[in-house]
Amino acid sequence: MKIATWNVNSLAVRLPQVLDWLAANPVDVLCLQELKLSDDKFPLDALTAAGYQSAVFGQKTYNGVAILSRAPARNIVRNIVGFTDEQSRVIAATLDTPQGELRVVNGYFVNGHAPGTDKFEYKMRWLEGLRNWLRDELSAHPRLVLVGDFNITCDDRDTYDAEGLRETIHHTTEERQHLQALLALGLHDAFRLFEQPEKSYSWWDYREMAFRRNRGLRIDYILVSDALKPRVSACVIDKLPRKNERPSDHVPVVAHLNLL
DNA sequence: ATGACGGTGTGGCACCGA
Repeated sequence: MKIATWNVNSLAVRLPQVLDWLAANPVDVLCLQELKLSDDKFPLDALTAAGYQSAVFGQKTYNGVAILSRAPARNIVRNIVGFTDEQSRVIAATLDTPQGELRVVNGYFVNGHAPGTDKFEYKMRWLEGLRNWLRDELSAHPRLVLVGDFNITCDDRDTYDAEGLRETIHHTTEERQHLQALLALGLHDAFRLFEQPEKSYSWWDYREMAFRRNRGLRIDYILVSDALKPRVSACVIDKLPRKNERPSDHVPVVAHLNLL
């Protein structure tokens, strides 16, 4: 089975691109972030017609996440249990696939603006809340994936300018320690389980021709639990949608799982 | 040093993202 994550930066604008991408890439699960629309505006019918069920946690203007899946979803949880949040950033669901259960946690991690700001403090508290909840989720669901827009570069390979951007947002030691603490719960970056091209990124600024110059960051991840790690056969970043007219600034990441 | 681009909501610009 194939699972993908994509920050679409407004599903209202990007729906045609999502439908085109699904037609060309018929994945079993697609996790979306930054829907930027309320639940009543979610394009349920178009995605149903494309063959996908939708578990949605929308929000007007900002944030918003959804899990699209061919298999039915149950035990849907919205936001982090034990962490009060005004913003719609997390949705989790158990999928009953033909190859058994899969717990999917989809997150739009806090941006954080800059170290020393209130937004950065919120990011740190949010990451701690996520970790505390995920510890329980992993105990209850050994076959778990945590995917989404993490808004953190894992290490210096994940940025176009490691020296120039050192200790700036998405590159700070504090953010990276939080990501390492998540991994220490028993999660693995599917992308790094395989040899990958150098300078592989999942996001490029809209400005300064950043995509053409490949000045990007890898901040969108698929993390798999210990139990799933030996079941991952590939993980790739699909840069093609960044060449579309009116593209999202992020592109999809896809992992192949050989479930039993 | 700053802003650059794009989306949203409001209203002719501000805020936010990464």
